[in-house]
Amino acid sequence: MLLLLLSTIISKEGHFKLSGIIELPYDLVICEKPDAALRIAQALGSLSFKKMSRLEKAKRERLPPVFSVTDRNNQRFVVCSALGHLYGLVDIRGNRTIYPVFDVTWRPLKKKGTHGFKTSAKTEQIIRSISALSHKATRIVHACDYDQEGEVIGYNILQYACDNKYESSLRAKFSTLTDEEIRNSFDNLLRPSKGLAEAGRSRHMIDFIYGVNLSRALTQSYKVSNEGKAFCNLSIGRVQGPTLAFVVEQDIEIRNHISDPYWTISGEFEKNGHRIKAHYHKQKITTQSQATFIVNECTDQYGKITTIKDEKVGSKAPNPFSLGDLQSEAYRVFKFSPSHTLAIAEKLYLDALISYPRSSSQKLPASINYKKIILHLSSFVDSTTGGAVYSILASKLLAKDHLSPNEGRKTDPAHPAIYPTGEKPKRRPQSAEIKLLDLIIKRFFATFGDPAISQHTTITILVKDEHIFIADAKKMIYEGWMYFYKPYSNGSPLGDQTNLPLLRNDDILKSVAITMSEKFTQPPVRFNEASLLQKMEKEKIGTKATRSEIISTLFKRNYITSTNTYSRESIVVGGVGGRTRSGIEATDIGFELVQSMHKYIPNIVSTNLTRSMEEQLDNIEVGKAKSAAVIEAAMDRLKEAIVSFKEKEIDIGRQITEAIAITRNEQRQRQQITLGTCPICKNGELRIIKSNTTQKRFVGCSNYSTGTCKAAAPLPQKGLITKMEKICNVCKWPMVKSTYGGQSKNPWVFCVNMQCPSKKQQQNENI
DNA sequence: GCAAGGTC
Repeated sequence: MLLLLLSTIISKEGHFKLSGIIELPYDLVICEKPDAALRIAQALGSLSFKKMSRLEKAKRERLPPVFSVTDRNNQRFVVCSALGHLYGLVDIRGNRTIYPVFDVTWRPLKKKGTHGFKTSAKTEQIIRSISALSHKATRIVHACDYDQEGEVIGYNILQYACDNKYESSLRAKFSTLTDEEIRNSFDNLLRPSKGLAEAGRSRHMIDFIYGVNLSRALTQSYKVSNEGKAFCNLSIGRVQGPTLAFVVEQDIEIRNHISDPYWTISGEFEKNGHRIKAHYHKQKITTQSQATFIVNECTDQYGKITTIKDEKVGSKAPNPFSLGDLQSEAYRVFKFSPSHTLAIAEKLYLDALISYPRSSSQKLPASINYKKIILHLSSFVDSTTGGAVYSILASKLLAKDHLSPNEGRKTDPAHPAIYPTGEKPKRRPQSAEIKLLDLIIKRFFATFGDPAISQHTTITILVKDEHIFIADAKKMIYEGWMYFYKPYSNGSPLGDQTNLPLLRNDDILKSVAITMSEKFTQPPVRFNEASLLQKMEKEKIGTKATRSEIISTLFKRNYITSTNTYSRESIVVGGVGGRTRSGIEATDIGFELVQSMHKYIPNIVSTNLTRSMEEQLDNIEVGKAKSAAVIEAAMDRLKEAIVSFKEKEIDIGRQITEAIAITRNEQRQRQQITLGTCPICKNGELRIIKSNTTQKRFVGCSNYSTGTCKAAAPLPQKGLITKMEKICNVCKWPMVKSTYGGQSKNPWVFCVNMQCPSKKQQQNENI
């Protein structure tokens, strides 16, 4: 079998300089991404080491590679790749102040939003190269991911770059990119599914119609009511809307929560010098008098053991990571925000340390070769200590008779769950990357582990024939998978104690302390970024790849904010991405937007829009509905809403203006991070303030505005400033820590006072 | 400087 990586040098005219071999007949295979193209080429043919090195070159140039392979039936394939969507919807007029717009059309994507890796020129280049290859192809195989978006990506390329070849193309259908599935799909090529492509393209249209138009309406209303003198970028969409509404609704619930008191009762019993802790069988007692009554009844009494239950409880190994699982776990153990986790995972993926991270699968096919990966991991060496990091864990796993991961139910059309590849890092990873990689490796190990087993003992103590107390104990008796997942194992929550002394039925215990404590019912717990993402997953809005981005957008637009800019131990100022704070609350802007949208077009802040859209898309897919009719209906609904919105435009804009003013003011206050009492005037507070004029941060006294204290100090403008909970013992000014770039291991700790004698001393010493 | 959805 022959595999040849074609030179991907493309001349300015877009023609390939192909080696002579390309003159032979071939089928063109169009893939969604380079990674898939590589796998497909490998599955059809085979990849020699030499050609792999040429692939690296294509990677460096950031262009998708092109492979030529001959399969086992002597059929030649040229495998090429897109880079996700190459075409997107654009507003023909391109004037953002005009709405509603419906004149939209598919065009080569101008430029990629966030990371800037896909420039307009590059998109055009890829399109030209695929176009050139398609002209000479005998047949064209559409081999993008077998899902709705994949169908659209391939459809657009085949229609726009390959002269309307969609209908005549063939479709490869695979559910994961394993050799077997790929070969099987090429042995059984299907007709393309026009319905699916139509459904997907309609999805793009509907999202554009609602999202772009309503965002423009909001932005304009603000501008108009400020007579064109102010601008604020406002947005809303099918996913942003309901996600924001989740936060707003919860805020309202929290605001309206009325705390009710209740009482809990705990008891301590004694037998032969052993103390046994127990709790009253009713966990909540609603009146104080009843609680007092029980305490009085049971104090200095004897209780009899009526039942003893002993059971072994197993907890199965965790599932392999889907992206969502990884994001919530990284939040739980490291407090990484979901978008930060995705960003790190992408780096690890691009360094070939882990598999494709944007996967919703919880399955790991055996074809990835568990044993080989574990073997490779066992030789990982800690760069500072030189010790093997995973060798003990790996050898324990390798000693098992057979390896089979505890797979979860979720699947993905193109990828397995996230797993470590076993490749060694080629550069020194940053600390966050090391953390996430360690989590992924240990999770991978843990999925092969046995169930963990703990012993649960529950005894029932009856006092005065009426009052029941429960004493329970939990004890781990077999670690199983938890051994591999340390230090991330949750452990099983303990009972009242880890051990109960040997007790028997009918034993009599003396009650030595019966106490009650007053508690209050709590309002719902606020969302954090991880739980908000889980809520989106549960409500089935957004996708694995976009959810965290959409949450970030809500932050960026100042619709939502963290209730606490402080982490528990320290105050963190000016950090980028990274750690998230404790809870999320809606700002006034967020409230205002949900309220006005609720009035004019309630669908946009409800998951119903997604639900009904999906239903209609399903109908389009199977031919029960026409795409044009569905889109027209969406336009009609939007037009209606826009008419009533425009009538009230000034009013809405005013309300938003007010909300923006309040939110900005609150933010300004929030940005002033306190560092403790001012050492100069002794009654003001030193705070980290961002200057409104220079945008620079500095330390200033709160009495500055009253003119009574001029204490101030400059700060480094880059990196994280973290408050230390101590003051300088020379000058009594607060100490802070500055962390910049990858230097998290060697932060700079200093007192903020520039005039501090300790600094003079240091300077003198240096001289 | 607008959506949501792909991708490096």
